[in-house]
Amino acid sequence: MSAPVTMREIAERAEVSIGTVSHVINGTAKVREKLQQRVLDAIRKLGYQPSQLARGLRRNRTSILVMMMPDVTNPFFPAVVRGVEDIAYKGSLRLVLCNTDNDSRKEISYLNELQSYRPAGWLVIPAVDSEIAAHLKAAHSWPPVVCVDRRPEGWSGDVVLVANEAGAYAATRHLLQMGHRRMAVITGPLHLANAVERLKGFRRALAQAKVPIQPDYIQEARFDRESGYQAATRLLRMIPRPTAIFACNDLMALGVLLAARELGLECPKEVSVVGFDNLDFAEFTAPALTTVHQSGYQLGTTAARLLLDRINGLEQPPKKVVLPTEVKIRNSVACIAAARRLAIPRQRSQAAVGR
Amino acid sequence: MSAPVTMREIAERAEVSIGTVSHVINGTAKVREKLQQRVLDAIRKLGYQPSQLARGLRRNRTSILVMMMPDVTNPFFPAVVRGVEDIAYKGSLRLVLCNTDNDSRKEISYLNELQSYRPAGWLVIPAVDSEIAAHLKAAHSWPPVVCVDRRPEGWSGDVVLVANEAGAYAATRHLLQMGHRRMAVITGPLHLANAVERLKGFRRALAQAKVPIQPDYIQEARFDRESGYQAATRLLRMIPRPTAIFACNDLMALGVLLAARELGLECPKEVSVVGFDNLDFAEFTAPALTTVHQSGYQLGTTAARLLLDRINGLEQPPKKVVLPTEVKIRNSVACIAAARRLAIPRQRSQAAVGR
DNA sequence: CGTTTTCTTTGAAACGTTTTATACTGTGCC
DNA sequence: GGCACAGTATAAAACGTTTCAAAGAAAACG
Repeated sequence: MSAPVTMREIAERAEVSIGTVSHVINGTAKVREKLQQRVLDAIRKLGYQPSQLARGLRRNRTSILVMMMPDVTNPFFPAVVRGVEDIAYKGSLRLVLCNTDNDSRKEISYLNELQSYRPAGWLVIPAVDSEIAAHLKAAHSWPPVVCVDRRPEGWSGDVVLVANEAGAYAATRHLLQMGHRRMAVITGPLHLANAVERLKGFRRALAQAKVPIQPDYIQEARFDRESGYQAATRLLRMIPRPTAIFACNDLMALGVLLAARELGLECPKEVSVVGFDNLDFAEFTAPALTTVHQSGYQLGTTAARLLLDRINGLEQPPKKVVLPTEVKIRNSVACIAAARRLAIPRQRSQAAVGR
Repeated sequence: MSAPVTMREIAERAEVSIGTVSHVINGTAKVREKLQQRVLDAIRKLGYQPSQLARGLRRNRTSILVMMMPDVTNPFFPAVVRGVEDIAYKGSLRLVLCNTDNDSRKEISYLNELQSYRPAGWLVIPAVDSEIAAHLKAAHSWPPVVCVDRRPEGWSGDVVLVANEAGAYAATRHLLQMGHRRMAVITGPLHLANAVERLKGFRRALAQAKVPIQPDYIQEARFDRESGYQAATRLLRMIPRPTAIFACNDLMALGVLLAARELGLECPKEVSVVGFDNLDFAEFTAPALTTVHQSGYQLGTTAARLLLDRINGLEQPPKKVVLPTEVKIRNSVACIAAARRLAIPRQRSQAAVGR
């Protein structure tokens, strides 16, 4: 028994036609109890595994689910993958993983090539300048696609996001409540919708509190530690120095912490820091990082569930799901001048925002 | 053009037989320049993508590569995945990712099921009690499999590992050189070959330096932060307290740092810590963690390269590749008593023996 | 007991490739 | 002009399923 056992062999052993075997396996037709048993026995005894290739070819669809993302190595993404895989596994779908490196050409090429495996669906964390929307608009008979974490330019399909604006708003709000007024922000690359949203939240909170913002207190960086470090270094040398920095993700917040340490500034006493993401390490930095929590795992499961629904034929207008964020208060924010604390306009008690 | 374009359409447009199209695509036979051109043009114009399913079915093998691992969420693994994917991509292979959760039954079931996609090869970071060796011994006509990071029970195929024993030895050695004598170790689960190896290295260094080791200074934990924290708490409450703790991975080392902080012990002044892995965060803990570096990315690329070689027909006895490690010295180890420092070779310090 | 009717089962045609054995084209040679 | 001989091109048979129309068998009916 070198070659894998096939349906024909099952049929022979069970003394039944191939079609019947198929029907037993898929429940596509009523089969007499007796034959059914014989087939099942044969399957068990020979250790039969249906060929996904043949089946996929015939039905023009497989049980594969493709997930594309910029880079697994980005510490926020593994949790997303895990969430997806958990749900996919339950739906007996298997995951193909692709790293696009934020290269929209690579993204498109993966899209075309893997489509020829006839996957059941696609889960995409779009590359920065993703052209996926335009590309798919042109294509017919495409399986369901759900975009995750970012909404690509022109995308009108399903999307699962995180409440970026609200999260940033809440974080900034927290800073205000702690008495800060000279606040700087280190944003992500501003051609990324995410980065823009977070900046918006920051601005809205300040505007609402009637706190002016100095233009050079807004520094654009690249969502990585190094650029965060550089931006922070610039910021911390300014006069007057900001009393607080809102870094739009934790990696950059880490950069801020490092820069402060290097410049001999004590956090939070001399400079307060807030991050965004709540990556694992945020709990263990010194000082522990106050940050906006978003759940990668939940992002993954939610997106995967939506995709499964679509695969199973859910017909509804495109959905936009926005997951809530929450400010995790730890030790990187100091309270400034108690007197000021009272000066905040109207208070909104809930830390959890978005929907 | 709703349905995907097929080879037959290319053939028609190029006024050529289907077989010829195939030959042009695969270079499996000489085709007159003129026809060749016509075919290529048709392919381009119609945007043809060969069906991987049909092709796979016919050739009994696809360009898929399956990678199984306990959990992408473990911070050491994403780098491995990335390494694998980079090499696979170059070899135009695509990656299917599975999380086994260290459940050998899940592992086997993935093995059977995904085999029916006729992958070109397998890359496996085995589950703790992996039965993969036994399972594959029974199977015929299986594509190449390379085990990564751990050698499963009974496995005699290719394997790519990291120099665990040597790394641990070097780390311990470093501790000895810094004058430490009362040294504790927090090991991983001792049914894991990795954990055993690291403990061995630790013991060898001590034995060589003729430094005795107190049995309860050896604590077994689960390679995660929480268990590391607990083990450290036990250790740090002992009398006499160890002056240094070698945690067999960084997650546990982090636990040690946390435990120390909680018990009001300053690291490294009152207790030195060494980790293993050199995860990203090791650089940013307070104090920065001295640890044994191993490169997940390199592990991935090396394993993938070996696998590709096998896929391309490399016929050689099973290979065992062991990647080097390196001690990254940072700030979590203090130097003890200068006088002692010279005493390293074979002096046995009474004070260190404890009671 | 023949005829319907209702269930089950089956044969055979797809699905889109690769690959082998065979057919076809010119050439060069006698 | 006939013949062997490359050199190319093609037809057709796989690969292992699903699925549909049609055949068979069993049950119900008159």
